[in-house]
Amino acid sequence: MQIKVAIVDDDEGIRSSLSALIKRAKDLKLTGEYANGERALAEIPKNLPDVVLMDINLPGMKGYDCVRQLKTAHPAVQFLMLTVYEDSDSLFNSLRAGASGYLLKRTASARLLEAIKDVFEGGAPMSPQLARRVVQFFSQPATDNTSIAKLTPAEREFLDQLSKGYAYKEIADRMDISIDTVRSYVRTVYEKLHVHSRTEAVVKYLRG
Amino acid sequence: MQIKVAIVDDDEGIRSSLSALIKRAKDLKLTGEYANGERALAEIPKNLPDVVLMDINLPGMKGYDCVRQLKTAHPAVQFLMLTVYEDSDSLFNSLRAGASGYLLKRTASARLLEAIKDVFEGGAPMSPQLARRVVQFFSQPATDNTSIAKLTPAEREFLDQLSKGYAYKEIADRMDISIDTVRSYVRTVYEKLHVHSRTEAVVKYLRG
DNA sequence: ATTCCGCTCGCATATTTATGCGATTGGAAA
DNA sequence: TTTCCAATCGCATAAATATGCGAGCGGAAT
Repeated sequence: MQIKVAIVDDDEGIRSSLSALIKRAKDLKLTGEYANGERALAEIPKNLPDVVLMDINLPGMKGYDCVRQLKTAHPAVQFLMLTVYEDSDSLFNSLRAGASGYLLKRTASARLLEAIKDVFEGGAPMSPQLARRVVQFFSQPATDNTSIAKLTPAEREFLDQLSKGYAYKEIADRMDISIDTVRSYVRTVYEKLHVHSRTEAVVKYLRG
Repeated sequence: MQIKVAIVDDDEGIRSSLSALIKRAKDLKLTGEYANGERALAEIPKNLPDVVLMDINLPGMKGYDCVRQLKTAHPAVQFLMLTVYEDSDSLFNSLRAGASGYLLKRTASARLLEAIKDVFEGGAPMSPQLARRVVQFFSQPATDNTSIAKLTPAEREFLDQLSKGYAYKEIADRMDISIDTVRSYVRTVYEKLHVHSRTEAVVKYLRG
């Protein structure tokens, strides 16, 4: 089965080289190419592709705004952003909008074809520099300041379970300890965090 | 120049097959292998590698807790997590701890060698399923937020108080209503959020 | 070797939370 | 105008949580 692909890019040259690339690939099928977001919004619903190659820097609406609207109406369609820019804002705006992949335009043709298959199969292809930026988003600024750092491994594990909403009995089962040991952890953890209720502990844990 | 690699895994078999793989690669050099997080914490600083292959499910401390400590002390070292588990918690805990890549253990050898070079060069290699999970993390506001949006103003105010850790009685005082009205809000809010405990409600509120 | 600490478990009890089944009022929508 | 619903309150009870006062064991540190 062929993967249906659509292209949204205002640059005629890029559009034609992309469409040529897709037409050459026997397991891909081009369903349409659009020069701007407005056209894409109007035309794509009439002939739904599996994957959309979307330029970020379109005249008029931004590529990610176009993605946001299309993705809401057609959640099954996958969006692969193509851009010359490496800036974080475009990246995170696109991800928030529902894009699944993000490649720089200088990506090699072979890699691009691979990426189209990746997104279609549920992956999230991304240029290495951009992937690292996403990963760094999560890494907290090495400040191990909080009182949570003073917890023992078992206590931290317990606190994590607490934050999931499990009852003491369930936590006991999951950690394979008795409910009285759970109660014991409640005491030591609350004391170390200076709290007196589950909610306070969980908030402190989730917020640092 | 060779990339210096260390291995942390409690499974002897996996350790030996990984070390054999690394020894065979001429542009990689094995600097050490450790059976648990505690050993890794003690030994790795004595002979710093460029990249550490870290198992998540270690006896004793979790792999990501080990990463957190080592990364804090040695920010230049890159960590590549290897695990059999695909669960989100391990993934996000690892990323928060400072890991740069995350692969499933069933990853092909060739792909693993490639990934080691990727992290060393500033990339963030990740199994497709996991990459997608990271990407999806960003595109939640459009989906999950709906339940909280359905709350009435008074209910939202109440939920905010709940998340601050106040007891029902305290919330009643602050909102100048009776404790039974508070209980009433508990019911309606829990129903709208589809939860059955304070902790679940608060987590949903803070993460919305 | 002795002390400290992390981990484990038990019993008892006070307080808080969760939930069921109600009611009244005033304002907005039908 | 009748219906709906947010907001308020009440009583009752089961379940969960918070906390006090213990204990034993094994490993690490001094």
